[in-house]
Amino acid sequence: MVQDQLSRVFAALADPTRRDLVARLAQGDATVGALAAPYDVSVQAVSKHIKVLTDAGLVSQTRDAQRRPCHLEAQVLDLTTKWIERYRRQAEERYERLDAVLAEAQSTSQSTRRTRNQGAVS
Amino acid sequence: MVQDQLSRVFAALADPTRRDLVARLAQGDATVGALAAPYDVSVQAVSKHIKVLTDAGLVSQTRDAQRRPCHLEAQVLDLTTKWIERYRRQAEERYERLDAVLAEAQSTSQSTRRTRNQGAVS
DNA sequence: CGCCTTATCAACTAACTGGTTGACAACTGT
DNA sequence: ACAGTTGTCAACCAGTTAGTTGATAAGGCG
Repeated sequence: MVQDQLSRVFAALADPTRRDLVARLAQGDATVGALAAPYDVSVQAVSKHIKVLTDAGLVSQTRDAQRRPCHLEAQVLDLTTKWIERYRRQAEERYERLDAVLAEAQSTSQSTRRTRNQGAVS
Repeated sequence: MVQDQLSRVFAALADPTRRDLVARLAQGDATVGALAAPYDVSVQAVSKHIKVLTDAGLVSQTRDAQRRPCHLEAQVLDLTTKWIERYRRQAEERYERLDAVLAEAQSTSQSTRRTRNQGAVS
């Protein structure tokens, strides 16, 4: 898996089971066994999911006797929101500019010229 | 592909090429050919990526002669941020509560016995 | 009309994923 | 020291994915 962290985080969250694990870890740390209990899959399968999450940096594991309590590294979630917000905002701004241009074009073609950059239409 | 939209969106964004396509579409609509040009892969490969993005609802395509201009549906990005924010906030609140509890425990008694944590803490 | 451009479809391949089972490592507790 | 608990590793399998090439559809243009 030679991939950037952002890709690993998105990929990790693309699986419903793993999203569910994240949701449960948001409520508190838990051991692998406890996390696996509600699912109809082997503990090994859940262990693999946890590995994907840890490789993405979303989860860390400590040690408590035989147990490996899992802990959600919530700040890593921000990597994705930061990326997304950047482009969502960019697209939004572009729409506003486009709307302004359209409004401008309409006002000039229909009547006397108006000043630039009238407010954006919603 | 029998999967919920949230999974499809996360999976779509898990690929660096597709994230790059999204980034470029955030700056304006573009045809498949124009999108493919900068990459060292076939147009077909990019067309497939676009299909993944459209299946996730992130991109829509119209028709202009032979061309299929792609348009970013930026609001779909919010699906992911909404999901993430929910759990990031939940985890954050839990930390605040935990901090409060710890502060309380420290101020009242120094010899608090720690019980084993088998399942999820609530 | 034929030809070129643009994009998708179809079939194939190599790599990856998510699951399984079995072995075993790490540690507890009597 | 030994049995039991907890979790990971290894090997395997079936399904998916990201790429390829070749064929074809859809439409403008000389």
